[in-house]
Order: sequence, then structure tokens, then C-alpha cells
Amino acid sequence: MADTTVHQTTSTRHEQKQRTREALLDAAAGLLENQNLSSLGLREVTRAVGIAPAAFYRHFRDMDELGAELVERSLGELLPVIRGARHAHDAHDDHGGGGADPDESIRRTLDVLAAYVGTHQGPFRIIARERSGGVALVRAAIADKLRQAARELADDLAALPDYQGWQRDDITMIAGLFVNHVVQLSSTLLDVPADQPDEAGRLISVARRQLQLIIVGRRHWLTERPPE
Amino acid sequence: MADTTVHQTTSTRHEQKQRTREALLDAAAGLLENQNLSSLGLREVTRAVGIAPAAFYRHFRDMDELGAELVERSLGELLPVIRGARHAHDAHDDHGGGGADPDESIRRTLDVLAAYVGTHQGPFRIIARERSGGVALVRAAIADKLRQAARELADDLAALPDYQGWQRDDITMIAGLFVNHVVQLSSTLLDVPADQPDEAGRLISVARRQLQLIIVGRRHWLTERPPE
DNA sequence: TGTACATCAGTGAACGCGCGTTCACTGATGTAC
DNA sequence: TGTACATCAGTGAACGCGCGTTCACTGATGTAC
Repeated sequence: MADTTVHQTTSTRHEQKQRTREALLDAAAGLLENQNLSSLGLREVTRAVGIAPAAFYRHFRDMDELGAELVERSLGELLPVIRGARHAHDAHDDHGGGGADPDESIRRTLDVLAAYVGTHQGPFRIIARERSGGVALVRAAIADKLRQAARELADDLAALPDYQGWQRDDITMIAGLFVNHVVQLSSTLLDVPADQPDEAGRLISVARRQLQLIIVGRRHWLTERPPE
Repeated sequence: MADTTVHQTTSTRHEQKQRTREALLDAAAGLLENQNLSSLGLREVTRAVGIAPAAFYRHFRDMDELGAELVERSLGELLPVIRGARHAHDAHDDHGGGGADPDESIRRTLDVLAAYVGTHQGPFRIIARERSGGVALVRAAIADKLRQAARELADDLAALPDYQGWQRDDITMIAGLFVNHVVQLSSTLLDVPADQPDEAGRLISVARRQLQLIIVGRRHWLTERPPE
């Protein structure tokens, strides 16, 4: 069949191009461990991949476009992990019926993320360095992903029994608070020297306690919130 | 008197040098409105001041050192403003006796800061862009100032009647939470386009409500905090 | 007060370097018949 | 299956440019006597 042939043959060349494109993204991600996007050069990336500088333009218009794509890819992998951490726990706990602690999944998410920062620094470094960094396109891509994370969390919270009777605005508000809290924790953890694991532990424990205070506030919110 | 002469004469040349040094810092601060430190060049700064590139080395070893100095100067001015906002309000309220709301000064600080971001963007831009940015020296300087701000806030809170019976660790913990919250708000506000004042107002109102939830948590903390 | 010398902030020319971008090209892969 | 042509990812040389840094210098300011 002609269609099949077309599909097979084009896919070979297309796949090779795709592999180079991903090599560029991977190389950039690696180089970003030690610098930020605005100091990362086009030649630096192509050199790391082993292709001529001019070949870069076959894949991206400029470094900003690569940066935005990197955010998309990198944070696109991270978000399901976070949401998965919440749901995995819910499934564990729900078998008993109404005994699940609705705040436990939040606490667990913080712990999972704190551990994940150590093993997968890439996406967190990007968030930390570029969230308020130089390039508008990249900042927008990050803001978008964080907003998405907050929306997903809000959706999950809204389904919990404890949040029945809550206004959507207030759920969104508290989801934003949780997201900001873990973003700020992960950024702080990245700055801890590798030879000071105690300091990392101390920071996590403070963050956990701060989260706990927010949770206490949440418990009393419906009865004590100000009229707006 | 010989001493006086020495002092007067040296001070003239010394003062001129100091003026150039501050011109360099001012120029850098101006240029940082539209870019971050790692993309700011030495020649760019000297050009803005109107001196030869080589003259830069009479004042700073490199751009990183200038950056760290800029943080020192810029955030050094900001901190007293913040603390002043709290105390100015306390004085207003305390004349009546025990009627002061201990949380009102925190709420007021957030409002003062939110307004201040609009008129004095410099220090906030530096915090936002460079806090997790590229240069270690600058990151350290910012972390230091933020820690100082949190310590000052903790000291002020500890003096309030409402915080009697609190452990110092818990006061430090909540002070950190407040500081992170305003840092995150100011960073977000800087990204709002100037032609969307409504969006800024919306963000401030959400942040105020989040702060209120934290305050509710604080009120119940002593009775409901987990053992740890 | 006047003179001779020291200091040192700022100059301007020069340097080597790596950058982003352009361009005509090559040759493997894909397409049409 | 075989042939003639089209596509296009990657090449390599070249370009102009602005960068950070060096250096011997100038001349105003400061110091000693």
C-alpha cells in the first residue's frame, strides 16, 4: 500500500531528526545544571551534541524557543509524578472507608517531592532559575505549568469530603498556597551543598511544620474566614 | 592641625571615587530592570556611566562583586522600610491599650509591600531574578538579607502578647512563612504587565486571603500543633 | 606660601576569543513512475 | 525492481561584533618639608 510506504520511509528520516532534536534538549538540560538559560550559548549546546552550530537552526529558531520547549518537556514529566504521589496514597488509604486523613496526601506530596528533588534536580532547577529569570517565553511556560499543577490539585481537593461546602475560589486559593510552598522548598533545597545533608533535613522539617500550620488554618477556615 | 588637613584633602579624592562607584551601582541597577545579572556586561555598565571599561577595575574585581554589593545596598534600604511599616502601625494602635490586633501588622505589611513593589521595583527585581539565579556570591547575599528580615520579624512577633508561651522555633517557622509569602507575592506582581492593574489587584487579594488562612492556623497553633 | 615628589582614578589602544548568523554545499533518504 | 529527480538534516567556512582583560600613560589631587 502506498500510504504505508510513505509512512514508513518518512518516519525514518523524521525519527533521526527527532533524535537530534532530543539530543539538543538533553544537552541543554545537562548544561543548565551549572548555569542559567541566558548564559547558555547556541554553540555550547551544539558542541555538546557534536553537530555543527548551523544545524541548530534546523530544530529551533533560537535558544529561547529551545528553553520554552525544555520547560514543556521537563515539567510535563514532573506534574504526573506529583499527582501520582497523591493518588497512590489515596488508593492505599481509602480501602478502610471514611478513615482517610484528607491532609495526609498533601503532607505525603511534600515528602515525595523533597526526596524527588535530590534524584531529579533538572526540572526543579529550571523552575527555580527561570521562573523569575530573564526570558519572557520561558517564564510564561513555567507559569503555565505551575498554574496547571495548582488547578489539578484544586480538582483533587474539591473531590474530597472535607472540602464539601467550600467555594471554588477558596479551594483555588489554598491549592496555590500549597504549590507555592513546595516550589519554594524545592528551590531552597537545590541551594544546599551536597556535603550538608543535615541542613537539607532541617529545611524539610521546617517546611513540613509550616505546611502543618497551613493545614490547621484550613481546618478552621470555613468557620473563621473573613467575609472577603 | 595635620590630621584635619589629611582628612579633608583625602576625602575630596576619595569622595570622587565613591561617587563613581555609586554611579556604577546605580547604572547596573537601572540596566537590571530589563535583564538579569549574568547577562549584564562590564562594558555595558561603564558605557552607561560614561567611563572607560578599564576604570571598572578601580572599583570592583568583577561583575559578581558588583552584584553582591548591589544586593547589599538595595536590600539594605528595603529592610528598614518593611520593619518600619510594622512599627508605624503598632504605634498607631497601641495608644488604646490591649485592643491591638497582633495579626493586623502582618496584614498591613503585605499591603505596604504590595504598594511598594509598584514604586520601587529595583530591590524586588533583584530578589526575584537572582535569588535562585546564576551567581553564588549574589545568591548568598540575598539569602542572608532574607534571613535577616525573617529574624527581625521573629523578634518583633516574640514581643507581642499573643506569642507568649510560643517556642522560639515555632516563631521562627512562622516568620519564615510570612517572609516567603511576601517574597513570592512581590515576584508574581513584577510579572504583571503594566497595562493590567486589575490582574495585580486580583493577585494581591488572593495573597491577602492566603495570609489570612495562615493567620487562622497561627491562632490555633498552640493547641493543635503536632508533637514533633 | 611655595616647591618637589607621590599617589592613583581614569584613559585609550590593543589583544585574543567565542559568539550568533549566513551561505552554498553534500549526500543520504524519500518519492514517482 | 530500477531509474531519475526531489527533499532536507547536517556541513564547514566565513563574517562582523562585542566581550573581558592588559598595559603604559596622563594629569589632577594629596603629601612632605
